[in-house]
Amino acid sequence: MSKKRVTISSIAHEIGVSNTLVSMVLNGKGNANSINKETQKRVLDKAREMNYQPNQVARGLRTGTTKTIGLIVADISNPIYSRIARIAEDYANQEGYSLFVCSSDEDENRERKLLQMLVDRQVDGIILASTLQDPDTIQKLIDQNFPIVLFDRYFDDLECNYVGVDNETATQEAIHHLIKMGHQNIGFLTLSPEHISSLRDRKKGFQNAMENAGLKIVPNHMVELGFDDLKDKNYEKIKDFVKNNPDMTAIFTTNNNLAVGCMDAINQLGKRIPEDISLITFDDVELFQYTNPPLSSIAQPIEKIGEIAISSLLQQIKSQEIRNLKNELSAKLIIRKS
Amino acid sequence: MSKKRVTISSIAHEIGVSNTLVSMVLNGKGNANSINKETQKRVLDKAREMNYQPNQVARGLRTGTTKTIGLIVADISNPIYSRIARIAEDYANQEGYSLFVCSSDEDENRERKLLQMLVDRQVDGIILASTLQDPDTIQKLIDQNFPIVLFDRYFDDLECNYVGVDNETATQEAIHHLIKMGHQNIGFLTLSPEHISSLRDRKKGFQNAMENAGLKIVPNHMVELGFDDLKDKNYEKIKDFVKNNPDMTAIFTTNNNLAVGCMDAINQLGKRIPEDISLITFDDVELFQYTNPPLSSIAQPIEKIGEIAISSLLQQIKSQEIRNLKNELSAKLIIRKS
DNA sequence: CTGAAAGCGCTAACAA
DNA sequence: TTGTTAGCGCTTTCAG
Repeated sequence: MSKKRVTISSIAHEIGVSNTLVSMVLNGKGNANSINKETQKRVLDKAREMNYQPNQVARGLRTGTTKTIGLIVADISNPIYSRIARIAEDYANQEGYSLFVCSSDEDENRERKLLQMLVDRQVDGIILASTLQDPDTIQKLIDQNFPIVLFDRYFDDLECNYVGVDNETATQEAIHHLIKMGHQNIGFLTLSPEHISSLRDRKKGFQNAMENAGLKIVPNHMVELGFDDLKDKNYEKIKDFVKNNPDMTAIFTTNNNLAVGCMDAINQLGKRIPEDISLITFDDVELFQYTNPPLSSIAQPIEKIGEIAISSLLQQIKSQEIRNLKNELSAKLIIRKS
Repeated sequence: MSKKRVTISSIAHEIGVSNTLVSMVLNGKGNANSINKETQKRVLDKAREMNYQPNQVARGLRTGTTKTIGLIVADISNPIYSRIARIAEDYANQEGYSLFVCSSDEDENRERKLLQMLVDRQVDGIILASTLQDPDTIQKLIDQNFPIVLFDRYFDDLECNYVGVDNETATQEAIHHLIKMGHQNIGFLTLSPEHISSLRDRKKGFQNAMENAGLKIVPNHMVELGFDDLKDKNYEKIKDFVKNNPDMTAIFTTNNNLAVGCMDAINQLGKRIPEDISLITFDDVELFQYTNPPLSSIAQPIEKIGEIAISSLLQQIKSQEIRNLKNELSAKLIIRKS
């Protein structure tokens, strides 16, 4: 940076007033501090002339508020999360906030580091889909009155704003639909860390639905993959799952990545959807309506979730008061051809 | 924030040394400044004990470097961009940098504001897929020696690092493939602002290929939609395009969003891909291999692009020297069933 | 080996 | 109506 940035004091210097005055005027507190209209105009004009742009870092240090927000998700390249990010960004921007976007990669340690990093960067608040087993780190932040809102995943004994979807009911509904269609041997494919609330609730939904229908769950039909098992688009384990359970006539997957893996595996095994195996998945991705066949799925109201997350965070930031609101929205079962 | 953060001076105070000393030790400059091993240990221990975490904002103000990077794309929820973001994030993190992620929404004014915002936030550098017509704003940054790297879209007379793909050749290849398959009436569906280099080059590729094959381009077969025309997944204009040109037997679209719109429109018109109309698109999205039929596409080496973008930026940041490197990678034509 | 002092750019009390 | 002063937390000369 060769050219020096213009600062408040360069303006003050130019027109021979104090930094304070310039600062006040520039922050619209001119009238409140009864500063001469004339002087105000001089300041404003000069600022424009010199193309003054406030240094947000300095301001942040002084005021303790940086107008930044941290967003932590498992993976920003997952469309579900990137859509949330976009919504959050738009809302945040409107209020002058910018977003640090972080991917935890479903790694507890990485998440903890990210959390710390964001705090060190003095973000004003954090939006978080946590992969943590023990929310101790989050608890500490809350104890310090740090604005934070969870989405997608909550913790049972954590008093923290949360927005998400009724995973249990939605899954139950989907399984119910499958049963109504005549399926009895329904596979359930999920991801492992059992402590992730959304995954846990989806599992409950599956179990409930089966139980309610008087159907026995065969253990082999429930499989939990580790997040790592999906790395590099390696779907071998899913293929084994499908191959080893030829009696399954339907599979429910708990997220979009699993659904893709499942489609791939089923295709590779030369089976057909839905003739041989039906497939319904949690999470809807735009392209699911164009797959072969179009995939039935449970769509979360992403826009709504993003909107509530950011607005409840902003509210916390402004009011300094933490509430314990659990926003549970309902998801929508979209039946297509799978 | 009820509990006060522990600062350097609280540590200094606790063990009765100066802030300077603490700062030096904590920054690993203890030995360089020949500070007593003993004292160093005391500082380190106390810092750990008090769980000291440096305030990055204060540091940023003092040093003028914030260890943050800005990423501006058209839309972070576009998988192409979110994948780039993820790569950039991973690399940046490794070096202690965090990412501000911004969507310009293909709006010039918004991009300019974003640029200014990032500068005000004192980011150390910017990665940018610009939607600007006139790169004046970028030029100014470069003049100030501000680290910046463009990707996906370059400007002819702007000395700036850039990484992207050979759009012209790649498109030419794709069109050539179509021609080889017997297509003569090939439609070309693109997005309007002509000044976006990638779009412009893809158009050139199309024109070249047609010309080389001695094929006449019928004007009606080339359509440019505004970015706004794709808002809300409204594909009416694409439908009209397809309907009004029944002689077209193939369509090339210049990005993934257009391809989706095209698939939708063709489906809605009751036509079949590829029997009635073939479809090839620039940009490959994971799910294109599962659509009906699997979509042929031109895949950019996203990982490579992200990697080069971030590493060349980091290099600029470190060396303070701007080069004018145009990294033109080659894209890969993936023929599937469309 | 260690510390004092200055200052990054800004804002908030408090004076005048 | 305006200015002085102090300080956010950190790093960096420079002086002991």
